Amino acid sequence: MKELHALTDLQLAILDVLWRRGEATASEVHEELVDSLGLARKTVGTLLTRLEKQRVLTHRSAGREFVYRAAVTRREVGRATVRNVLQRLFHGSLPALVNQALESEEVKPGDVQRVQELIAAWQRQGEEPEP
Amino acid sequence: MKELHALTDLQLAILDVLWRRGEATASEVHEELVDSLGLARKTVGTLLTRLEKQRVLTHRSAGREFVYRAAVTRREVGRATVRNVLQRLFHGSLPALVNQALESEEVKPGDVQRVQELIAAWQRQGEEPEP
DNA sequence: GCTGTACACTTACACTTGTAAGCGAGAGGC
DNA sequence: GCCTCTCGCTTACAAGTGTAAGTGTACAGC
Repeated sequence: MKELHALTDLQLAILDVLWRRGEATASEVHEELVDSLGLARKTVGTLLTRLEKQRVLTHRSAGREFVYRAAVTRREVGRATVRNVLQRLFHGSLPALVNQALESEEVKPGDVQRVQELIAAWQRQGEEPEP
Repeated sequence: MKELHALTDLQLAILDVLWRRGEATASEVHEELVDSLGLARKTVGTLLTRLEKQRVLTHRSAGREFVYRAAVTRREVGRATVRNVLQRLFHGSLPALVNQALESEEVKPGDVQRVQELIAAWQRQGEEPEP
């Protein structure tokens, strides 16, 4: 299995389609990506095959089509990726990462609120001694 | 210039040395990486040359050595990377990213505190009208 | 039953990356 | 003044990526 934190943008785009839909044929994936990325149908096929060889996804046959499905979860990839970014770029410092995130994006105010709640929840949960 | 969010682990490791030290010769970079990565001196040289061709770093001559220096800041790379991860993996949702980060690492309690302060500061600053 | 279409499979090709050895030139020691 | 050590520069090569065309095969419509 390829390192989950080293997936390329294109590979992630394909996985994203699969994650959102649960499963999809090559044509469906192509359809979703053609507008934004302008890839040929054949190209999408090649990408799917390669990702399957790397065990990032699987397929089942339905008639003569293949229906693809992600073999890794968004959570797993997210975890590996965040961990990697944290290490490589911020020396493991979560505050540094969050700070960067805050200034990297037009952050919606509601999001900041949500983050605060997350942190609060995490702190409460962390305070409790192990049962 | 190569896309700043698509630097490989190895490339980031080299940049990290340069960021920490300000500038360094090929030998110095090698010295810092050889223990953790076990690369040959020559390999480091190749990497440096390639990164320079991609305008990620520059050098000046000092005697017959080259002294390399990053041409991009940690902040720039961090920004591009975080933005990319946010988009590709979390559909732009900062809370989702933070949540993932919280469960991805053994987060130090002090770090959580710091994050909370950051958020609070960000909120205060956001509230104020432009002076 | 024949034909076109639409699949998956095979092959192609340029570019980047990881990894490093070979070569030629200059600096330092004797 | 010669030898060796150490630089950077050039070359190498396998693997992976982005991009896609060619090929064989099976189903759908006529």
